[in-house]
Amino acid sequence: MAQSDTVDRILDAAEELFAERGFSETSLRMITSKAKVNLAAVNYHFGSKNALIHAVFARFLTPFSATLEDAFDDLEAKCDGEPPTLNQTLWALTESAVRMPQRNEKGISIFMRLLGLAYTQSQGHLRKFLEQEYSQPFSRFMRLLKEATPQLSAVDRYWRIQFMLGATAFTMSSSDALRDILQNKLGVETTVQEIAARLVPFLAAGMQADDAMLAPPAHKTSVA
Amino acid sequence: MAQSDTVDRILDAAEELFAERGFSETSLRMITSKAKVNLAAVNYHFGSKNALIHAVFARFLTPFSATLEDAFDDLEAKCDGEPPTLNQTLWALTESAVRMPQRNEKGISIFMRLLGLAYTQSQGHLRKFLEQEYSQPFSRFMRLLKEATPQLSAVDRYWRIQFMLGATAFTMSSSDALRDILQNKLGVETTVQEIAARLVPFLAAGMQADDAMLAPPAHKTSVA
DNA sequence: CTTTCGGTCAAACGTATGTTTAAAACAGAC
DNA sequence: GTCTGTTTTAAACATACGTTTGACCGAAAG
Repeated sequence: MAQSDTVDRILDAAEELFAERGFSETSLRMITSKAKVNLAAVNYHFGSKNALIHAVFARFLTPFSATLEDAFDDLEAKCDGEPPTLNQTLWALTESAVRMPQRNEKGISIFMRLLGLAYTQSQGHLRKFLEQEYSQPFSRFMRLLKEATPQLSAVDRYWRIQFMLGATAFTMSSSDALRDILQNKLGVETTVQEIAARLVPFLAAGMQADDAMLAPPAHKTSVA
Repeated sequence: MAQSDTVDRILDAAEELFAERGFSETSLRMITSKAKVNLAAVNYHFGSKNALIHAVFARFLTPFSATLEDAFDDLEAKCDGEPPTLNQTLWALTESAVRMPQRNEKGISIFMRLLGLAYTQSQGHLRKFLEQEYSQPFSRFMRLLKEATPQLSAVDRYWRIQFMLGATAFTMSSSDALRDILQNKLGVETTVQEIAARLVPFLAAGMQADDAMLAPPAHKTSVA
């Protein structure tokens, strides 16, 4: 709300509207009227709506992936050869996210919601863009996860990573709504940091679940 | 693809298209042309696009919630006063889902994907519809979860349920793609049942994660 | 002062959407 | 065969969308 540059005003408005309504459900006219700029400004400055979506992601994902690489560097340096633990790896990720300089108090939850939407809304162009631009920190994270869970078979690890991804993306993509529900039902206020603090141990425990629990309860022979 | 009744053909086409493209991104013209039906048929038989979305959900959610209630009845009868365990409750749910008579082999994953979309795409009308129509089995499931995890605070339980929901909806909703990736990377075939068999222990472990893990690793003062 | 050029603006373009209309086709009852 | 109510059809409707256009503005450069 501070700078009056057209490009930033568009990005701010688009970011917020995308986060609360999704991409297809947000029109350029909503964005430009919220940003108080002319409709044509989006196509003039960005070229197309899809390019605007990419720009919204790039604006926070580029500094974030740099921060994340630094955090991984620190972590690996600290561990000095030993692979970092699962908890350390997950915390490096969430702390990098939380530490990001935010334009406003909603910064983090918008950030998270957008990431969730990126996975969820099947926008082919977005997925391709993200894969091309940010493959490096992603594969590094995957490698750390692998080294932190050597006891898991490749298949087990694969699925459990998907479960983690799902719990995270899903929760974060509706974190605002979920916070509101909790506020109404139990009268509890929650910050994104607190959600993350609850999520990480859940993920870590699931990731390290004992294989003994893998069998379903007996019911093949007789069902009561 | 068997019955030639207009209503069912529309529902089949809509279900499939919604699952793979989302609601806003699927037009009535796509649906009617896939169903080989006149465009006006949707508004004639259902009244509106939103009502069609509701009908798609009702078609599998109504029998499913009946099956689920039966499974819960059996479970509670078997436990005879004692509250069912977390594992039993989760298995009752997944087995009810797997047992559902499906129109085709993709039935379950379409089912899951739609549920994920219902939560994710901010379609207010859908959320309201689902809450009104299927509140009973939902609250019963919640009650069972509560009784199976008495050690959790209400807030902890709330968030962990969201995490479970996310891991499930996300994984199942893209189970086709995930199965293909696994097939290409590791040469492993997987069924939806096997995914469920891996998911349930992950969820149970996360749900019962020790609160001692709740604190982030020490890093304020000195880092080990 | 004139030119130039990046930026803004109102207006229009073409297309796609959900919905409605009114006529036609159909099926069963009398 | 005729009538009656339901279903299907092609066409149109009104609206919204992303994008493009061409005139206009304001300041820096000549």
